[in-house]
Amino acid sequence: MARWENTIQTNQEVHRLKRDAVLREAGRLFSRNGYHNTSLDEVASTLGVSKGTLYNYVTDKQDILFSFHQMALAIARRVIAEAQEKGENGLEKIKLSTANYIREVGEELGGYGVIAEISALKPEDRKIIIEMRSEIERAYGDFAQEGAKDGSLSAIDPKMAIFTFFGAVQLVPNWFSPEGNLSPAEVADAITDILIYGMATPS
Amino acid sequence: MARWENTIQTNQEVHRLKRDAVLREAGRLFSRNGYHNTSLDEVASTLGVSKGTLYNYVTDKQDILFSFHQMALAIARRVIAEAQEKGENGLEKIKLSTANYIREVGEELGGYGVIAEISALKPEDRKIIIEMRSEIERAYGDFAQEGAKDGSLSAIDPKMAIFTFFGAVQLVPNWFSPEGNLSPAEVADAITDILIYGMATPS
Amino acid sequence: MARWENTIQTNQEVHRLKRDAVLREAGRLFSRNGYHNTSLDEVASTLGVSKGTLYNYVTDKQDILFSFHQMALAIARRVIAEAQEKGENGLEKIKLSTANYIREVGEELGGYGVIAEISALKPEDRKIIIEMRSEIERAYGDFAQEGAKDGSLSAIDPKMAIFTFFGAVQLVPNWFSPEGNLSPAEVADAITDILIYGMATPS
Amino acid sequence: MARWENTIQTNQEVHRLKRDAVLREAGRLFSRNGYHNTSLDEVASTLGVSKGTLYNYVTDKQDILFSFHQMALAIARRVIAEAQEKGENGLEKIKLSTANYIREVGEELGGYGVIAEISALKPEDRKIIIEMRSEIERAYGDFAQEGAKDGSLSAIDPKMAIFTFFGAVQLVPNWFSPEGNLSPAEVADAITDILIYGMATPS
DNA sequence: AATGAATGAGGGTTCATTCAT
DNA sequence: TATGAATGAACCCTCATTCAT
Repeated sequence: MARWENTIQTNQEVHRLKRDAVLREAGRLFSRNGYHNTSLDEVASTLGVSKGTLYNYVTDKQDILFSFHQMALAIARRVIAEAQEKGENGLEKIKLSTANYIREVGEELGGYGVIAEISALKPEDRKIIIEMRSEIERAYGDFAQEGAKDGSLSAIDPKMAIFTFFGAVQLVPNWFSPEGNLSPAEVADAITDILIYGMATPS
Repeated sequence: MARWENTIQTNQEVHRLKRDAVLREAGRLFSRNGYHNTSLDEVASTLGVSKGTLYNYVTDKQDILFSFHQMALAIARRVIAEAQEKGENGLEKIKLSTANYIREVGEELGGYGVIAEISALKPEDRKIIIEMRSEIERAYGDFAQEGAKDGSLSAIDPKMAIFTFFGAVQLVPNWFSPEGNLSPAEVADAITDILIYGMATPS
Repeated sequence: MARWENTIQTNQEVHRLKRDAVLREAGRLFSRNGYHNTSLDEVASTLGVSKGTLYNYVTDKQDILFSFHQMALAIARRVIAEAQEKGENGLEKIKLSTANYIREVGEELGGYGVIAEISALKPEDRKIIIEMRSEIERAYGDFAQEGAKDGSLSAIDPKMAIFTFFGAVQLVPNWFSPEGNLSPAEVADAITDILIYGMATPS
Repeated sequence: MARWENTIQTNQEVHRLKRDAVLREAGRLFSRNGYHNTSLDEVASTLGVSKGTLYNYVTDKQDILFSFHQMALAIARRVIAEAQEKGENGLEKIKLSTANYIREVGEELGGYGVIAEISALKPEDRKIIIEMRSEIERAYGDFAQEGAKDGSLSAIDPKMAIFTFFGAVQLVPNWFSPEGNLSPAEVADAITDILIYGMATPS
C-alpha cells in the first residue's frame, strides 16, 4: 500500500493531497542528497509508488523544484508584507521578516536545501524566480534604508541586507539537518539574533 | 595550443602545474554553473585540451571536488592556527579567522560555490571531509567559549559559531558572483562585520 | 456529456455506434497527426470520454488501425466487383474501380492518412492485410491484362497497375488536407484522370 | 568489429563517412519498419556499435530524419534546375525532373520511405522543410503552366502537378521495396510514363 | 458502462570513464 | 603525454494498458 494511503481522507481534493505528498517526499530527499543525486526512481519507491505515477501529480522533475521556489517566495512576500505593517522601524521590520521567513520555510517546506539549486531550473522558470527575488530584494533593501534613516540600523550596504535575507536560509540545511535537534523556530531565533545583534557583546 | 602551454617552463613539476590549471578552470565553472551542470567536456574545451587529457591529472570528476574541499579545509586550519596565535581574545580570534577564511577562499579557490556540493563526494571522501570539518568546528567552538568567558562575545551556542564560519561562505556565491564588483577582501570584511557586530546600531 | 450521447437512440446496437464514433475520431486524428503522434489520451479527451472507456469498444490501439485497413480493403473489394460487372473493357474497369475507391475511402474513412501505417500492425494482423491486398492486386492485374488484350490499355506492367490503385491513395493526404477545398469526388476524378490519360496532351 | 570498419579508408573525413554509415543504416531501417518502429538501439546494434556512439555522429534521432529530408530536397532543387535548362517545353521539363528525382532519390537515399514522416520533425525543422517544399512546388507549378501554354501539357491544375512530383515518391516504398526487383531507374521510368502518358492507349 | 489512478516497459539522451593509437 | 572515439550505465519521460470502484 502506498504510503500516502494512510493520510488521505475522502473527496476530490485527494489529488492535491497526493501531489503534496510527492512534493514533500521529493523535497526531503532533495534536501538530504541534493537535487541531482536524487532520482525519481528513489522518490517513487520511497513513496511505495510506481515511477510513472509521479507524473500524474507533477509535470517534471524540475516542476518539483520550481514549486518549492514558488512556495518559498510566497512566504517571503507574505512575511515582508506583515513586517511592513507591524514593524515599527527598520530594525524591527528586518528582524520580523527574517525570523518569520526562516521559521516558516523550515515548517512548511520541511527543510531549506530544496531551494538551493537554481541552475537546475528551466530558463523560463528561472526567469520567473529571479524576477520574484528582485522584487523581494528591493523591499528588503528599503527596510535597510529605512533603518539607516530612523537610526535603528547601522548604515549597511543594501546588497548586504539582501544576502542576509536569502543567504541565511541557504546555509542552514548543511548545519541544521532534519536530524538536528533545533526546531525551525529555534533556528530562526538564533540566526536572526546573530544577524541583528552580532556575536560580539555590546560594548 | 592548450591554454597552459603559455605559462609553464621546463621541469618535472609541470605535472603539478597542469593539474592546478585543470582544478582552477573546473572550479571556476563549478562555481558559476554548479558541479552537476558542468561537464568535463566543457572543462576540457575551455582549457583547449582533449577530454581524455584531464584524466592524466585527475583521477575522477569527484576528485576535483574533493581537492577543493581539502584546500578549503587546509585554509581553515591555517587561519585558525593564526588566529589562535595572534588573536587577543575570543572575539578577535573569531573575527580574524572568519575574515581570513572568506578572503583566502575567495582568492585561492577563485570562488565559493565549488565547495557547496558535499553529497556528490564518494562516501570515503565525504567521511574524510566531515572529520576535518569536525576538527575545525571544535576549534571554532573553543573560540566561542573563550569569548564567552573573557567577556568579548555574548554567550552563543557553539553550534551557532560554527554556522558562522562555514555557512557564511556557502551563501556568498549566490550574491557575489564573479560579475559582482566586490573583491574577496571586501566581501570578507562586510560579512565579518555583520556577523560580529550585527546590523543593529549599538544601543 | 460525451459527444456521442447526442446522436444515439436506444437499443442494443448502441455499442456498435459508439465503437464507430471512436474509430471515426481516432481516424481523423491519425490522418492529421499520424498514428504515432496521436495518443489515446487525445482521442478520449476529444470525444469527451475517459480513456478507459475506449477499451470497452476497442481491444487495442492497433485494433483501430487494423479496422481501417479492413474497411479500406472491403471498399476495394466492392468497387472491384462493381467494376467487373459494369465496366465494358479493361480501361473502364480500372477507371471505375480507381475513382470509386478513392472517392469512397475519402467519404467513409474521412481521410486517407489512416491507412498509411502498416508496420505498426501486429504481425498476425499485418499478415491478414497483406493477404487481402494480394487478392486485390491480382484482380487489378487482371484488369490490366484485359485492357492490354482488348486494346483499351497500353501494355503496362501489372505491378504498375497495382501501384496506381493503392499507391495513389497513400499520397493524397499530404496534398489534399482536410483544410483543402476539394471534395473526395473531385479528388478521385482528378487523380483518375491523370493516371488514365496522363498529363501530356494527346498527340 | 563495427560494420563500418570495412568501408572506411584513411584520413580526417572518417567522421563524415561514419556519419554517412549511420544515416544509411538508419534510413534503411526507417524505410523498412517506419521511423517510430525503429529504435536507436536497433540502429546501433545493426551497425555493431554502442548506442552512445551514434550520438558522436548525429545530434538527435530527429536529426537523422531531417537530414534525409534535406537531401531529398537538395536533389529536387537540382533536378528542377537541370530540367529548366535542358527541357525544351513544359512536358519535357516535368518529365525530366520527375524521372530524375525519383531515380536519384532511389539511388542516393537508398529508399523512399525515409521521407514519409514529416510530423515527427521538430517544429523548427518542419518549418524549414515546408518552406523548401513550397519553393519547389512553385517551380513545378510553373512547368505545368508553361506546358499548358506551349501546348505540350493538357491544362491541369498546378496543384495536381505538385502531387505528381512529391506524391509519387511517397507511394513508392510500399510497392517497390528493397526486395523488389526494379532498379531506381526502372521505377523512375515506369512512374514517369504513367504520369505523363497515362495508362490508356492513345486514341 | 464509465472512470481515471496506477502501472511498467520502452526509448531517447547525457556523460563520466576507458583505451588503443 | 595527448587524443578522441567508443562505451554503457543511469536517468527522465511517455503512453498503452489494466483494474478496482
